[in-house]
Order: sequence, then structure tokens, then C-alpha cells
Amino acid sequence: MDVEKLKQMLEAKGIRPTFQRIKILEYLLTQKETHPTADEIYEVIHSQMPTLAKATVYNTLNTFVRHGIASVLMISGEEARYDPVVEPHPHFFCVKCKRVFNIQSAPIDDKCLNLKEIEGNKIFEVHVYFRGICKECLKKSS
Amino acid sequence: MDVEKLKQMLEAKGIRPTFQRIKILEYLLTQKETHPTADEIYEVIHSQMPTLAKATVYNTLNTFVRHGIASVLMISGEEARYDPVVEPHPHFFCVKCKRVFNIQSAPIDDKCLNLKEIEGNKIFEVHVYFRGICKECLKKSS
DNA sequence: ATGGATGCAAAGTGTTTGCAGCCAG
DNA sequence: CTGGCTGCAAACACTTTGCATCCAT
Repeated sequence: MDVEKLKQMLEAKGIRPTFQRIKILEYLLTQKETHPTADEIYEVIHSQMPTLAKATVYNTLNTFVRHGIASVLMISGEEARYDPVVEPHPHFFCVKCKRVFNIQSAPIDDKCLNLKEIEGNKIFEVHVYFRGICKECLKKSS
Repeated sequence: MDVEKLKQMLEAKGIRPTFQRIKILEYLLTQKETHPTADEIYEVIHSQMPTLAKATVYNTLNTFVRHGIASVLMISGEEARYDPVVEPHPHFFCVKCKRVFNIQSAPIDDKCLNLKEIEGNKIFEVHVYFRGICKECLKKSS
């Protein structure tokens, strides 16, 4: 992706567009479906940029989340996963292959996912996920 | 609660009813609303039973979860919380006071919470929670 | 030259594991 | 007597922190 555009995305949120941050954002944007962990992100970028420290990856991802550029998924006690899509949407977590993927057809309406208040409590985020075994793993084991 | 009844609950699930396990189950059942962490459970029971080890609490809770006597809630990267209610139900997590409580009126129907399959994937559990600031904390800060 | 960002290592937190001793069946 | 459970400490995985260095303004 165009580096200029990435820079602008960061600056638009008041984040200084350093080389590391641009790289991490770029990688994240190529991974809208896979919800990579901090470690995966570190491994991929570190291989092209051996000076990158893992702490920088964590710091950067936290910065992104705080500024609304990414969202973090905490599923079933697994490692945190990062998603460049910040709109709430349901996920499926496969306990066999550990993949996390989006579910398009969950019988939950947007009204619920975008609730801002419930029983007097103020809502920041609505998290919905299904835990089970994915189609592919079901096939393999049968 | 009646110790005999607790023993029977454990035996019915094929769990040997040791003293520690009975105590932990008893405490859990008094806490259907508060969703205690392993540490809270440890602190409370350890104070009446100083030989209890934390590892035993973790082992026991894992045993309970594996046998369907309790469920575990993993919320937003916080510590695991345990719930003697195994039926799926939505929760609210307050980022200020860190309480986790049940939400009765979430606009999600039981059909969704009890889904067993979606897009070809087999579902074990449906997790729904809201993250935000609770009524009480809103009052305090205003 | 000033403040923020990075790299590195160390610390921290929550959880699991290995193993010896113990208890109940 | 035997297997499973407990207690303890050490190991573990993931994440955060402290600090010196570096870089861009």
C-alpha cells in the first residue's frame, strides 16, 4: 500500500508516523480477516527489519487501539488479536486450529452490536463470539 | 449449603468430592452474580483453610469447567472469572470498578445464545458481553 | 536541545506443571 | 496398596515497564 496514505492515516489520528508504525499498520491492513497476534506481527515484520523489538510492537498496537485505528480481540484466554476493522462484528474461534474469523450471518442485528447504553450502563464495545470447531477442522477429523 | 447435596453434585459429574472441592463449589454457588476470579476464591477459602494452595484452586476450577459444573468468563484480557451458571447469558464488564455482572435485558434472543452451528461451524459456546462503565460508576464520576 | 519513539532486558501477572507426600477407597 | 488429589515451588506465556539511546522537530 502507498506509504503516503498510511502516513496520512496515522497523522489524521495524531500518531507520529514512524517507520515501524507504518510497517505495522501496513501489515495489519493486509490482514483484515486473520486477526493476527502481536507475536505473528512481530515475526513477520522482524524478518524484514531485524532491529524491531517486540515491545515496540506491543506499544504500537496499544497506541493504535487507544486512537481507534485498530481493535483488540480477547478470546477465551488466548493471546490478544488485532483487527484493523474497528466496527463491532461477531467472530468465530476454532479451538482446534486456533483461527479467529469473521461471521457474516450471525443472527444478531446491528442494533445490538451498536448499543450505546443498557440498563443504565454506558457501553463502549459489544463483543460477540462463537467458540467451537470450524468447518475445515470438522472435515479433517471425520 | 448442605454438604451432602454438594457431594452429590460432584459425584453426579464423576468428580471425587474432596473437602477442598466441596468448599470451592459451595463458595461458587453463593456467588452466582459476582463472577469471582480464581484469586478471590483462593483468598476467601484460604482464610478459613490456610493449607489450601492456589494451584489446587486452579486445578479444581478447571475440573469444574471441564465437567460442566461451572463456566469460565474471559473478558477483555482480565483474569478468568468463574460462574456456577453454565447456561449462556450476556454480561457487562465495567472498566472502572472491574465488576462483571449479568445483563437480563440484552436484545439478543435465546435462539442466538443457544446456536449449535453457524456457516458450517460447530458451536460449543456463544459469548456476549458489553464493555463500558456501569450505572454506579457513572453516578460517582458525575 | 527537547520530547517522543525505539530497543533491550527485566519485571510482572495470571496460570500451569512436576513432583513428593498424603489420603480414601 | 494404589490412584488420584493436594501443596509447594518452579516454570510458563504473554504483556508491560524502566531506562538509555536515538531521531525528528
